[in-house]
Parts: sequence; structure tokens; C-alpha cells
Amino acid sequence: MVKRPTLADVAAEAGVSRALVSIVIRGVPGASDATRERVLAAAAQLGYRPDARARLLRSSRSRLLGVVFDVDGPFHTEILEALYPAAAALGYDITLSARGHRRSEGEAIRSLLDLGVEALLVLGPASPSDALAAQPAPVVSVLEPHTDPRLSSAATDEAAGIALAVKHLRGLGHSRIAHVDGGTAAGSEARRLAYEQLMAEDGAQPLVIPGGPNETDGMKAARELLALRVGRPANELPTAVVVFNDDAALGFLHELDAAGTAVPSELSVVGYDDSRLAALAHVQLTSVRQEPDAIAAAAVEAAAAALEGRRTHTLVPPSLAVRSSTAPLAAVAR
Amino acid sequence: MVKRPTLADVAAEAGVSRALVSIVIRGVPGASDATRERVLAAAAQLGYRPDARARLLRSSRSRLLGVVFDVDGPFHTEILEALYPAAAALGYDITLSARGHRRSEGEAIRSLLDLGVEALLVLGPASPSDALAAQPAPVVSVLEPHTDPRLSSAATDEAAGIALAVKHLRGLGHSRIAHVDGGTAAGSEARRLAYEQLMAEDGAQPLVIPGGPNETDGMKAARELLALRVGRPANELPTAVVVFNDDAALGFLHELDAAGTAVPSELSVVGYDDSRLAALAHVQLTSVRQEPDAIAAAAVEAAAAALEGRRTHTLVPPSLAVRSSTAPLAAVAR
DNA sequence: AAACCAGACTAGAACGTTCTAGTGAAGATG
DNA sequence: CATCTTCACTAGAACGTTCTAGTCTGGTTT
Repeated sequence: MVKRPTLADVAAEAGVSRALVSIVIRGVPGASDATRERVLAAAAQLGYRPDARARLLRSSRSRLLGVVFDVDGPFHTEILEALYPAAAALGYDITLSARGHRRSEGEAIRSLLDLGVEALLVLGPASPSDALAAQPAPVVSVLEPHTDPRLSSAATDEAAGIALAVKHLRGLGHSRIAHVDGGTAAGSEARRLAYEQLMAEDGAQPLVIPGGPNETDGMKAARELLALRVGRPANELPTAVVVFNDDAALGFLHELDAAGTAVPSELSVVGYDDSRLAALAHVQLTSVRQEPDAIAAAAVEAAAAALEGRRTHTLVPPSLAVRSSTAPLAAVAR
Repeated sequence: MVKRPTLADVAAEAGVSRALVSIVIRGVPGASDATRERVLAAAAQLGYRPDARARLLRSSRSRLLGVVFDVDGPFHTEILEALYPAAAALGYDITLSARGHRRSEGEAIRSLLDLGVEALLVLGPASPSDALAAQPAPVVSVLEPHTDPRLSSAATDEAAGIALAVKHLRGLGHSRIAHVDGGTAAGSEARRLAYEQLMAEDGAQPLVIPGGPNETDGMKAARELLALRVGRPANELPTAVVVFNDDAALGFLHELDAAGTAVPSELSVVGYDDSRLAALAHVQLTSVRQEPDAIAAAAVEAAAAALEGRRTHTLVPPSLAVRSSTAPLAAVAR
């Protein structure tokens, strides 16, 4: 249990003042190359590491970003991992605070502010804009698009994601495409509106089946779709469905399977999120993939911009992970 | 952007010294009830919150625990959420650091030490014991049992978990129970040994099929089991299987399904982890459930004990989530 | 040769707490 | 009545950095 070396120890070892060691360690101008080298050697020899507490306390700029994430937020951990290099690239550090059933967003935010973060990155914020805007540090809403001019945001371009799905299906020959929406879940409205607009542009009849973010919501939606078939001619029924997210799509698929409807030969299904579930061998769900690296980079840039007074709202285009839940329109279904 | 109030502001407001405010805020003895009330009122009125940086820098005891978790570690987020209340109960605070493909365990640990944590809780440590033991703060290995006397640990009692699974199956009438192991994955050896011991106690023939932690490992194991059936009498074949974890069990189920083997009527299957996957509607996998609250509490207690020089190694008993992948031994299989 | 300048370096204050070592008053003990 | 003890409270140092406001040296300009 030896005490860790401090600036003063390094200064003594190198025969200079503490202030000069600080200058060298931070890499700011004000030291000659010769002493710079000598100081770095002394630091390395003693195994010196700057004390984050003292640094945070004293610096005018802490260069620390606070990240609030949800313990079971889909996609949150992917973003987390991408945030570390993204922040490092702009010279920022990151500290985390989890939100969950037993720990509110407010608590998570307060603990970060107590540590002196310069800005807050909130993944899928649950608080209303007013609460976020009232924080004493700039807030970046990540994964959840916002247009509030008091906030910044970095999120997936939901409209582009839905467009990818719909255009993929059209390319396979599908024209009657339905949408299972996300109910009141975050992003649901944006995705539904994008779907409706795409249908309108094509002169196609939209069919929105009410859904939700969970497996059971998808199951319910599937039963509703199956019930539609009764007494309708086949050429009015959808041949493809874009479901709000992978969880719901999984329930949807399960219910189709139980009813004996074959995927993709009778019905093509697209999910959203490209979660772990979508890639499972027995699922193989075509899904809209959000780009964690791009979103993380945009989020950190938004934070940096906000610290200079500029609020930015970035939409990151998603991509499509094509698997075997979608297939060309079969002759039987025409 | 008003500056946040400090101890000095509260002291001025209440007409006492900074030191006394510190005493009141920390709730330590040394102030009369009357002034205590007055100080708290002043603090509340100003919206005072202690500055974590100054506090960490100055205190002899930071009462801060550093948690290293894996961005895609199964079960890690469940533990995370449980750790907050568990730590609070013992008067500790928690700070997080993520490990991932692009951020090593060492980096995660160093950043926590720079912040002045008193002890490290490492979820599913990847570093060798020697590296962990060499850290300047006590290390608690969480979710990964350890017997190294230089470390502490809090993990699930793997033997008890396997016993739960095996006894559940025996209770259903199964006597020929196979095990798909986890290969080199953490915990695999402990689970396999427990299985073999249980078989020996019952005078039963063990059948260990080599597997691994992933879906594809489970698929491979299933093909191996199916191949065994060729040229063997039915009364020598297993009627139930305990698989290393849920991921592998999922692949295992998928392959059985493809081969037309019915679960649970022809073969009962038990998983391990009770992950989100196991509860999915079309999976409904009986699975050994680790207890996050109990593990988290044990981990924090281990940290507290380690700070007093006592290393503890706690094994937390799991429970069994019974679903429909297991059923009484059918007449056909006898 | 006086005046200026840039660069390298330093002394000491400051950040907001907690800790140490007290002070002063009121009551208890001999 | 002198001496201890306890309690409520305070002054000021300390934690390890960064920041401000310098000083000193040696070279360049007037």
C-alpha cells in the first residue's frame, strides 16, 4: 500500500517546479523540449498518473462528459462502447451513470453534475424537454431525436430507416406493405409517419396495425393481421410487414408460425434495431441497423458544439441487415 | 449559469463556520440539534449539494466503489442495477467503468483508481488473478467464483445451480440426463464437475457433450447428440439435457426442431442464466436463474470486508425458472 | 548601452471539501 | 474552589492539481 506519486514527487525527481510538471503532463506550451523529456522520464520512472479528483476540482475545463444510460435499454451498451473512442478523439473523458427501475434519470444526472461534468449525454432520455433544458449543463439527447432548440441531439434518421425497409421490400416485388407501429414508444410516431409518407408517394394504401415495443405487442398485432384475412381476397392482403422493432417482430413471427403462415414465402417481415435477437439462427430477421459509431461520434460532437454555445441536431442514416425473413414476392401471393 | 453554492455559502447563510456545515451535512456527531436544523434549512434553501470532486480529494475514506462491467456481458446490467441500492445500504457510492472490445479491463480499472475508489468490483474479470491481486485497491471478483486468498469474490453457486436443474429433471422422472458443457468458458468446469458428481451419486452414467457459450456451440452439440441415436437402443439414450447456458440451449433447441425432435415430449432441455432469451414466447426455456440482488449485496459486503482486511468468498444459491422446455418423462421414451 | 521581448521557469493562491488541533463555556468531580 | 470532562463550535492546514502573476535569462532592437 505505497502512496501513489504526485506532481510534487515528479517535480522533485526531475528537479523542477510542480507547475512545470503540470505543463509537461498536460502537453501545453511553456517548457523546453529538453526538460519536457526529463520530466516525462521522471514521471514514467515513478509510475505517475494524474489524480482525476484534484484535476477535476481545479481545472476550469474538466473535459469530462457524463453519460446516462439505461440498464436494459436496447442498443445502449453498443453506444457506450462507441462513446469512449469518440470522446477520446475530441480530447474528452467519459463517466457513466446508470438509470433503471430503482434509479431515476434525475438521480443519475445529479450524481454526474456533482462530479463536475461539462455536458450530459442522455441515452434515450425519459425526462421531458423542460427538465433536461433546466439542467446547469448542456444536454445531448442521444438515440432520441429532439428538435427543442434548448437541447442538442444525435439519433438515427428514423425516416431513412423505414425507407430502407420499404425500398428493400419493393425491390423484392412487394407492393402491399403493412406497418406494425410502436404504440406510445419512443420513435414510434416518426417511424409511422415515414411509413405513411412512403405509401402516399407510391399511391399505395397504408395499413397501420397498432403495436408496441414488446414481444406480446407483436403477437397481438399478428393475430390482428391474421383476422383480417377472413373474407378478403388475397390480392388485397399485405405480402410484407415492417414491424416497429425486433422484440415486437419476434412475437409477430412466433404467432405467424403458430398459425401456420410461412415466413418469408407467404409474408416477408422486417424488424428494427438489428438486435442480438435478430441474428439468432432460428430467427434470421431482416432488420434496420442503427450505426453506433456514427451516433456516438455525432453525440460527442454535439456536446463539444453545445459547450461553445451551438446546439446541433444530427440524424445518422441507418443501414439494413438483410437476412432470411424477407424474400422476393412469391407467385402464390400475387 | 449561476455558480453552484458551496459549503462557505451555506455557512454564511446559517451564520456558522464551514467546518460545522461539513459536520451537519455528513451527519456526524458534533453539532447541536438546533443548529443542525438551521444549517440544513440554509442548505435546502440554497439548493446546496456537496461537490463530489472536493469530497473525494480531501476525504480519507472516499466511500466510493469502482465497478468494471462488460458492455455485452450477460447479466452484467442486472447486477449493475442491483449494486446501487446494495452499496447505498452500506453507505457506499458507486462509479462505473465499461470494458469492451476497444477498452481493456486494465484501462477501465486505471480510470477508476484515478478517481480514488476504495475498492474494485470487477464483473466477470478477464485478467489473471495475479494482475488483479497486484492492484493498489482490494478487488472483488463478481459473477466469477475465485478462491485466490488475495482476492474476494461473490458469485453464483454453480454446483447448486446444476443440482437444481438435475433434481428438477429427476423429479419429472428422468434418469438419463446429459450435459452440454461450456468448453473453455468461465464457469464451465464448475458446472461440469457438479454434473458429474450428481450422476455419480445416483449411480448414473454421465454423458458430457462438448459445447461452448454460444448459439452455434449448442447447435453443434445437438447434432452430436442426434448422431448418437443411430444404432443405439432407445433405453440407453438421454431423455433430458442440461445445457451450459441459454445461448447454447437456444441453438440446441433450434437444431432439435430442425431434426423433428419434439421438446419437451421427446427431450427435456434446461438452460442456465434465465436470460431474456429464455423467457421469449416461442422459447419458454426452463433455466437456472442467478439472483442479482443477492449477488450484488454479497459483492458490496465483500468489498467492505476487504477494506477491513478480511477477504471473503460468497456463493449465492440460484433458483430455477420452470417453463415449458421440461416435462414429465413420457411413456414413449421409457 | 539602454530598452524591450520571448521563452523557460517558479511561487503561491485557488478549487471546495475534510481533518487536526484547538477555544470557550457549562457542568461534574474532587 | 480548583480541576477535570464534555459538548458545540471554529481557525486554518491539507488533499493534488491548475491558474495567475510574476522572475530571470539571453537575445534583439533602438
